[in-house]
Amino acid sequence: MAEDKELQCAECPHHIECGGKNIELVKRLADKIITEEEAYYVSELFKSLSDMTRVRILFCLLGGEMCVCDIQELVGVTQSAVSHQLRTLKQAGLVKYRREGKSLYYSIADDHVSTMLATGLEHISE
Amino acid sequence: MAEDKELQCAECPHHIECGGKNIELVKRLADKIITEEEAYYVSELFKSLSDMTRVRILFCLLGGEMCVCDIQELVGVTQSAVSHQLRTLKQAGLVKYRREGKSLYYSIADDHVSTMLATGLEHISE
DNA sequence: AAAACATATGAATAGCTGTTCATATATTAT
DNA sequence: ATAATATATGAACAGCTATTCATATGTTTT
Repeated sequence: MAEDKELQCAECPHHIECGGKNIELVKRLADKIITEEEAYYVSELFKSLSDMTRVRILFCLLGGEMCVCDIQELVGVTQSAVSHQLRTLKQAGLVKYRREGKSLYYSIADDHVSTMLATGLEHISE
Repeated sequence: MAEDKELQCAECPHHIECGGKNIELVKRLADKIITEEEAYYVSELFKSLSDMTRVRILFCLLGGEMCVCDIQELVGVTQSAVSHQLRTLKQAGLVKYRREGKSLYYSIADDHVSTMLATGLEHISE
């Protein structure tokens, strides 16, 4: 990369004069910041929390494990919709399930999930 | 609502035989669960965390406030894209900014944001 | 084995989202 | 005032998403 063009700063090849304010900060952070791969997985995680139906399902499950038809009752959407969304939540590692006879009992996967939901609810309540 | 049809449970008008396992749980939770409005706002909040570019921007800002062109440098996308995403983050209450001369300095709005990002990162790292 | 039940899945579609391009606004320097 | 800089904004388009409908799978009951 070009290092000493006249008016262009070496750190900011895309523009001429800007970027001078926090050059030190930028340099210091550049290699410490989350990787693209991590950012991708984090965004995918939050994407699974970005749908109203899924959020309602998860808040139901905070009350304890329950089967699909109970969730369907509480959330009030079709069986198919619940099932599709549970699949998304399962793939994101947000819920787990166990089988008991004909029913599958879903529950919150771990404490991270509760924490994120609680923090999110706090944030919108202010 | 019908209370004592032959084979149909009163609580679950949509189906005949299911819903019996956690009737108590369902009844107990039905009026305590998050409202539709709350669920909507929570899902909108997480929706603003559901994009890779926005996540990268926020992790940058965890290192301290910075102006748009610094973010642009670190994240490596166009000025327009950064600006559009900052707008989304601002509307969600995830970032704030102050003006200094020609530049706008953005920063993380409050501790909820850091908590959610940290918890999300923990979750994907397991 | 057949029927009923509980849940999952695939396809299709309407609606939403993120980026880009062009341009506008606000601030500072000349 | 004019030019340059820093950022925001609107329109447009390609790609993604959530629901619905129909159907498949797995389990229990008869």
